[in-house]
Amino acid sequence: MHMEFGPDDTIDHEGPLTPYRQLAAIIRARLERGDWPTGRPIASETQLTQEYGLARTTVRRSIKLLVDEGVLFVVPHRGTYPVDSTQWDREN
Amino acid sequence: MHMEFGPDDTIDHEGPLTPYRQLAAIIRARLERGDWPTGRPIASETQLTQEYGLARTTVRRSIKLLVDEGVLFVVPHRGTYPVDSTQWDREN
DNA sequence: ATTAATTTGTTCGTATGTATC
DNA sequence: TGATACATACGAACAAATTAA
Repeated sequence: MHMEFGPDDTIDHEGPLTPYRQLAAIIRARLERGDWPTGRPIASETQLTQEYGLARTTVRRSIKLLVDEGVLFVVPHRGTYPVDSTQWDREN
Repeated sequence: MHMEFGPDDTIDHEGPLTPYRQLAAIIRARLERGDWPTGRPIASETQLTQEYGLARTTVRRSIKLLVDEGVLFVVPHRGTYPVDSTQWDREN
């Protein structure tokens, strides 16, 4: 029997990993899984808030982590988008 | 009837064993007894402090002992957790 | 042009637990 | 023992820009 190692789809509030890091791992996994195609926003902060039962402040911390990693970029009042590694031109 | 030989659940301040070693033995016993499942924090330092009538410093000394033994690991701002011997992957 | 809904930005306050002195 | 700092999480409120009806 082999258990897959990877982020679950629920947050463990008791575990050693902080919730915002867990969510970051989940988002990373969902990006790689192809849940959110390039050029389109990922789920909004509010949606993630509801989906994973977290405070928005916590969700934003996760997003900031991934932005700093270069995985996501945020467009104010528009949405949060996956960084397209194959697209190195972002003038517009 | 058989009485188990092992650490009591109270601290003997007069005996030959130092309190922090007694507490370490107690925690070891409680871990083996299954009081604190893997993935969940054991009692906080404050709780242990109150529960066994010890100073915070003493409790921390016990925990450090068990951390050095590889029995526990401490996650800053989250808690102290039992080491899961069956889980040798802790990158994420 | 107006309005309402959506989305990110910002800032409080409260709580818990550890780190350090 | 006590005091202070730090990291994290939750909740709530409001601002500001965007978008769609």
